[in-house]
Amino acid sequence: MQKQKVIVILGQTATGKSDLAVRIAKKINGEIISADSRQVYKNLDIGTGKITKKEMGGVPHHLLDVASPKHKFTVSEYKKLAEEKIKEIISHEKTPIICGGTGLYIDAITNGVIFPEVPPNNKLRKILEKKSEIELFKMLQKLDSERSRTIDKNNKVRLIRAIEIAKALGKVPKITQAKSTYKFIKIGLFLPKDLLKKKVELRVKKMFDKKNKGGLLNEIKKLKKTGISNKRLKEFGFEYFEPTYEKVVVETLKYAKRQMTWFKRDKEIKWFDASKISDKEILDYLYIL
RNA sequence: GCGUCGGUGGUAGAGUGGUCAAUUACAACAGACUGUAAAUCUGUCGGCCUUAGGCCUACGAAGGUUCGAAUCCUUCCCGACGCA
Repeated sequence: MQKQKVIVILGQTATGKSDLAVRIAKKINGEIISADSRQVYKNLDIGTGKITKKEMGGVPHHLLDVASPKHKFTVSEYKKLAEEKIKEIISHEKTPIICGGTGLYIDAITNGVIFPEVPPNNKLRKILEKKSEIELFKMLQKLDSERSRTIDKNNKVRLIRAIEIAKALGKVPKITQAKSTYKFIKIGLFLPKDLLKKKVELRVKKMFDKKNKGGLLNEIKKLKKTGISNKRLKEFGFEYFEPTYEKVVVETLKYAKRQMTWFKRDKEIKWFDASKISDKEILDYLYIL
């Protein structure tokens, strides 16, 4: 039996992934599953560049607004939900289109990585955060010497997570991958540097525009009112912590680079220059496969 | 016009006779990823030579002092402030 096709549209931020996904979905009877680590949260709209109802053009979108900003959403939750959605969409005889820029989330689905089921332990994290990298490394060494050998000793976030997993499960399990039952067709969008910069500037300008639902600063104010701490806001990324126009532009461009560093490793991605591409070319490519 | 302070690498800003191609931060470039991912972390960052190392060009400009100058002196140019 032929494997069911799942289309994946990924790439740098501000390259027009969402728009393309909607147009493709209309042509091939698809539904869209977002792959964005922040758009899963309710009330993070302007800063995350979340698609609006109008822009969806009637195409169903999934995995947007599925979590409260107070809750720490994780990849493994994402994977579970996304896999359910894929199944559901296929059972309705439609084509799932995964669309987003969070490389880790995309890989979680398309590479079948199985994550240990250890939810964040905020109490433990709070204690560990006070320790130095060296102390944390020594702790991990005692708990799980194998993991300590490959971990980045300077990366506090990872050290804490590794300790968290090791404490819960005895040790950090070896990463395992399951063969997927789907055939993923990965389409990557990128923009030449100068064009990307222009697009980002435009987008950020809009973010700060008060006519855009009160603007980003208003969105942050509202989040604070619901009890979101500054620390939590920081975790939502640079748009949410003391943002200025200049800072958001620079940080967005840096982020776009990190995205490419991640995506470059995946040789299955077929890349298209978003400034030159026509929908027809992409549809042709999809039919070939 | 007089006086004071200042002009340092893409930017900000240390250094104030040798250990200075110049602390640091930011930007830039490259990369990592056991999963908090728009997060977090690493490397490079004047040019040339394959690394150790070496050579060249550089701290506003031109001269000078000195074995040796980003650092001291002179003149000039530019900026800020004060007095006119």
